[in-house]
Amino acid sequence: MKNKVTIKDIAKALGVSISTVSRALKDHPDISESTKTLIKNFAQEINYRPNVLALSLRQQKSHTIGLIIPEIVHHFFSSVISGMEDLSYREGYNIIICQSTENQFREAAALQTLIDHRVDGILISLSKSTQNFSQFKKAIEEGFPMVFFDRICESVETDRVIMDDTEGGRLATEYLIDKGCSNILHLAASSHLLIGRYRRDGYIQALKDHHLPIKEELILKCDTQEEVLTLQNHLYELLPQIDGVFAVNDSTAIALIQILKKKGYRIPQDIRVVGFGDGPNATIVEPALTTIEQKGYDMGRESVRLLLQRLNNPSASISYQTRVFPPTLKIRESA
Amino acid sequence: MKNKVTIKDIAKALGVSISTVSRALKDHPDISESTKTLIKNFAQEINYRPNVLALSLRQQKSHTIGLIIPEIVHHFFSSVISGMEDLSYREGYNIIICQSTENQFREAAALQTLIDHRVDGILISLSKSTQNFSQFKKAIEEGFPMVFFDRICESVETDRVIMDDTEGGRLATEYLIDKGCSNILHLAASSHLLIGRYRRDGYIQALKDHHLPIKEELILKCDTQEEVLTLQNHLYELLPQIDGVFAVNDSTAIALIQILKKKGYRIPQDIRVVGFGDGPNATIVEPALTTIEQKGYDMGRESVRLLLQRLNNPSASISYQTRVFPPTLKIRESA
DNA sequence: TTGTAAGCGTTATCAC
DNA sequence: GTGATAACGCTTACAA
Repeated sequence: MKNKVTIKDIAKALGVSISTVSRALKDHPDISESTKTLIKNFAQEINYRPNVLALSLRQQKSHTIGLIIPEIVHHFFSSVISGMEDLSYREGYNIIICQSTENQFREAAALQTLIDHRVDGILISLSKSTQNFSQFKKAIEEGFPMVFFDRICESVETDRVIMDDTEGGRLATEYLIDKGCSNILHLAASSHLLIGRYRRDGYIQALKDHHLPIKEELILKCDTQEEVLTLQNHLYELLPQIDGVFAVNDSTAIALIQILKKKGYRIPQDIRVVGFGDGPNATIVEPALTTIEQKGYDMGRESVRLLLQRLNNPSASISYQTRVFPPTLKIRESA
Repeated sequence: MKNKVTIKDIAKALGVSISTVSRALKDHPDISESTKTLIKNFAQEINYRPNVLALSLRQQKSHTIGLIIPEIVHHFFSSVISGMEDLSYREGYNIIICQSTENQFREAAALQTLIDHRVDGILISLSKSTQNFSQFKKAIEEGFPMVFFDRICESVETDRVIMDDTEGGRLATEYLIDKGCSNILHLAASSHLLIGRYRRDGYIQALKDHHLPIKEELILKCDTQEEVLTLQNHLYELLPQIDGVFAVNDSTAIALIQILKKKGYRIPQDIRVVGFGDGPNATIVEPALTTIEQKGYDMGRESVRLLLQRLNNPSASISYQTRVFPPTLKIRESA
């Protein structure tokens, strides 16, 4: 934060008042053309730049958006950020980024920090561990614009950007059934994670639709690569009785494929596998992963769009909106 | 940005002066314990939160760091961001993120925005297209703390965090040579990208060290998955005469492996392939990719560390530092 | 021990 | 047309 030029300096140098400078720089109609050009040229010359901090303080508007995200390194999340950044850049907003690292306390701290920074609004995808939503409710009640994306919370009334996870789960499972699978394992996320529950619901619905039995022992909480390894033995015990797997995300599906192959299972001949996400890994694993496409970049853009819409219409009469992205099944070789 | 409580409100409510409130809240020794507790309790009760904007304006310090990064979606960069965010969070700094999308004009705009926002310092990795560094030089000359990481620029004197790309290239190539390769193709980045040039230099050095001829036609500008596909035919023409490939990054290496396999080449028996980066894809492709490890998370942390060190010692007497991360070869199956 | 007032950089409301 | 001045929320000499 260096010793920058201020309008005060310009005023002094040019022998005019501060307010004249301020007005001239923003083309106020009252100022004569001659003084305008004089001031503007000089400002340009000495490379004047308005102090955004002072502006924000004065205008009660920071033109900054806060983002709380579980883990930046996941491809889905990083593409979401990318989409957010692209649009907000166009619209003259900046993004302050905080990662919760799936920790609810750090998430809470991030929310506080962002509010303290007087961001104009917040974009958030919940951490896996968050169970208490009171702070979010409070912030929203106080009129703080907030958009939840992907990992939302139903008990908090607000704008949302999600995909149809239930339909995604159903689509994936139905595809397996269509391919002849009848004993389908579901590698699921923790059920208090909404997207996890929905994907599982979709799985169950597809089973029901096709009059297949729902077996509790075939729904296994296992949603990371590490967990696949931890549960390896248990998985091996289950495998003989199953002919299809729907995994809650790509990395779990891929980790499974890897241990399946190690055991000599052929995919898709012996076991079919469908993932969820369609990240770059899906086309690298062999066989290439059949999976549900998740449009991170677009969801990021849409989240910002929704937020800005609310910021630009503070009249607040718009009712909360939920944007639902339809899932698409990317059929490849694993199923 | 809601109608929040200010110290003024507290002062009025409690019948004390603004300065007393200000002092009490920061435990100023002059204030009596009784008023302190009175004020603190009340502040807590009505949920007072200081306005960071006002603070920054007053103290000429925003506790905010600006980040300019080419593309968030690349695994290396997202892990860098993750490391940066983790450390700066601990140290009470926030990060404003801007992506240049490999576009030098957007990069220049980002720099300006961040300076306008009075960030305390900037972390930057250059876009591929940047050829003009004058703005960076100017900012640094004006005393703006800046740390370049990964994609640095040698003509700008400043703190740097890089890895030893030359050594990485040498290591990769030498490993191929040790394995018996003598006709090694190098899929290179554009040579005005410093990291690209260094990796190529390492390749050349290894060849020289082992008295192997350097053939210009075996150095091919090809550093993305897309480019591999574009150059597919040319690559197929080259392949019969080569027995090893060193690719400037993992995704290029993997894309190559995929088209090699399609043509029936066996890896590593027919052609050995080494990549650079060691992202998550490296263990998914088959055969698993032998590659140079690049510690994104650590480099991110180190960049922030270097920046904070400078911010905390504004005496500015510390000479510029360059942190060099040594490369490690991760040996897997592709070479 | 507490209060007054100036100032951080800007804009907006008055005057003249 | 242009210039004082107050205000945004806070800190900090300097007074009291």
